[in-house]
Amino acid sequence: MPMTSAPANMNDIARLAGVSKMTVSKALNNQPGVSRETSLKIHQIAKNLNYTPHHAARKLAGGKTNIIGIVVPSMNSSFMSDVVHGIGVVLEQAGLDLLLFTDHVKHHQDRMFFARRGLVDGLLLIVPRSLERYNQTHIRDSLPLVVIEPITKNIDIPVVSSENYLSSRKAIEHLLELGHTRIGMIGGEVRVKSSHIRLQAYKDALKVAGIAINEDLIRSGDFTQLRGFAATNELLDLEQPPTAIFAANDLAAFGAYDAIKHRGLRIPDDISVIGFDDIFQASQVFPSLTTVRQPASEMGMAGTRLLLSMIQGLEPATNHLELPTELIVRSSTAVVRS
Amino acid sequence: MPMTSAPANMNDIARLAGVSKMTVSKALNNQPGVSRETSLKIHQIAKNLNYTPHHAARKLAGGKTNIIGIVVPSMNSSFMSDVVHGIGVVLEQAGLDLLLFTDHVKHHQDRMFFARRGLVDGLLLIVPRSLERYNQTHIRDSLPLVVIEPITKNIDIPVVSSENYLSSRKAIEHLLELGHTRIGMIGGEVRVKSSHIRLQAYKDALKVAGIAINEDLIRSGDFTQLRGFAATNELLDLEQPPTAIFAANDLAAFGAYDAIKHRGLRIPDDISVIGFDDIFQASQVFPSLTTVRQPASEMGMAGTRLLLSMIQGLEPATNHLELPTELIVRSSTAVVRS
DNA sequence: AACCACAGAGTTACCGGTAAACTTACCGCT
DNA sequence: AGCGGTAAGTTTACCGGTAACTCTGTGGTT
Repeated sequence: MPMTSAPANMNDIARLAGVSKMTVSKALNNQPGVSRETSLKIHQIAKNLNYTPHHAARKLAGGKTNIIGIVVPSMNSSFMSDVVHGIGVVLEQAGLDLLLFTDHVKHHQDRMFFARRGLVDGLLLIVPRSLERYNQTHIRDSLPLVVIEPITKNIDIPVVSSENYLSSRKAIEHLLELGHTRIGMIGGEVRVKSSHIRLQAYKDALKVAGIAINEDLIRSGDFTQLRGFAATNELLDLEQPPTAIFAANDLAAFGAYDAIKHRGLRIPDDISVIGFDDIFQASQVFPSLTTVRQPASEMGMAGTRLLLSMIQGLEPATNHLELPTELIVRSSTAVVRS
Repeated sequence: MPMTSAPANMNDIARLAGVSKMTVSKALNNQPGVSRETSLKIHQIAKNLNYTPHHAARKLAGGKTNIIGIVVPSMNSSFMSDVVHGIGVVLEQAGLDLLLFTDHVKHHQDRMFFARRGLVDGLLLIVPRSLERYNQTHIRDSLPLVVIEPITKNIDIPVVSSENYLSSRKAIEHLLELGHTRIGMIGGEVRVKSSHIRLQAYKDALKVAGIAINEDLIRSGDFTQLRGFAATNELLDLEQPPTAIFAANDLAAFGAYDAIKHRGLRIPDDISVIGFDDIFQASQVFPSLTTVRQPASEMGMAGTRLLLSMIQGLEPATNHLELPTELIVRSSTAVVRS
């Protein structure tokens, strides 16, 4: 119990155990070549000394760090946190640790990326703002990479994404089955590819049902609640307002809630609302939101498995994994009124 | 442009520049002892080679990693992401990088902590679930630590927290000034200390105003929107329902919104609502929420500054820093009706 | 002319691990 | 006896940097 405290290292253990440093290394890593007796003694001493391996040294010596890094653009989306959860599950099974880098420190993106060299065995990029600085051979060669839900798709890095088109069709078809024919649409951010896919699905579904596209019913959005509120007000101000609204994401759907309720209208009695994402709050609001569930957690899991296999030196099985989505019917949609 | 690609290291640069490795090190770190001419050449070569320093090696050699780690329990709270934002601002100024560890992988907490050794220069713990495993001399000695907004307060680690009592009083007093006398309260989670503080402030404010405490108006909560919804319904079902509601957090206030709007009542015309936290969504909902702003971002900044000074070997100036909060009046509160 | 200061550079050693090759000693076989 | 095989350990070298010291030549002093 001295007051000084350089953390114990393998040499300290070796000295106390009366063996070489290498034997300690083997014992603590449960490698063959050490007798059970010696191994036990070493483990005991390590425990007494509060020994903790020095990851920098381990990595430098050519070992794995047993840490994989994930890069998220920011932390305020529920989608992100679900993805991360899925990653955690797989890593835990594999006995690896997780390091999370945020990308939101704008001005030092390059430095931030390069900081990662030597710290992690692989990197998982989640909805990266820009892939250009990763999509270079000298980077891809030095570190296994996997991308989850990229905005653009023309890249050489293995990708995990989710199905957007079919599920958007299903959402609209759900409304059609309930008898709705005037269906409003609140779009997503134009720069994001999935926004266009969801809008296209909306149009196609109506076309197939023999309903003419009414451009007045299509409002631009930007994935925010505020814009969802405004867009819904625009829709409700139409001479023939819609009886149902499909929002390109749940947050915009909440904005629709605000606008609808504010006019004293009821969901779903007067207007049905349907979202996209199934963020946690979707089941918490009143009335609970019918929405398309993106398999965020599963995407994290799949991406992690892919990355782990790459770390082990395997060629990625697929270059693009697209996971299915699912329509979750809750209480915000109902048969069109009379 | 060869197809092989071990990343370049200092030896490669040294060879090409015709100098020693040490000179390269000095040049790239802008240390004295290198002529401007040589330095320029080295920087140029490094750039051509896409050289990136190996953090593990740097740390191992006794340098700083210039990375500080932060530990968050989970990522789904907006409060967290604001704190992290503040941290990022300070680190960017200081030229440091950020590593974010999540704690939500339950079973490997110890391993996860120890993984940090050798990776970061210091650690910022944000609203940690449990501090016991950090609050040990052999850990504190090996790594500078700062805690932001702990649940319990009996620890030896420097703490940054925010003011709860006075601001809660102010929130209630705001309602009193608007003429409200029947004020409902939706509490926070009982295990969290600040919940009790906010409730106590509620009681004290009423007492000072000469209003008797009506236990019917005090509903337990758990910081969720769902419980906020239920609690509000309980309040509205009273014979004498409140004309204003103080929720211990913004999410619960949103639950109150749901319940109030569902009954066809209007905010703030019929009922005023006031929250706590000022999460991002608070300004996005309709009507925008009057709430007590926790200086989440500032807490992150202050904690980071404290940590940086500790990393530089200084004794922490304070052992407990409490930052002020602020009442943000928006559109969800109004003069009591007639 | 001898000496010193100093900038620019090189040398050496080491951080804390790991891989790979190398000793032993002991075993069972032919 | 001699041989190969194997389990238990040790030795050596190295990962990619940095700190601390040493060396060298130049120019200014006295």
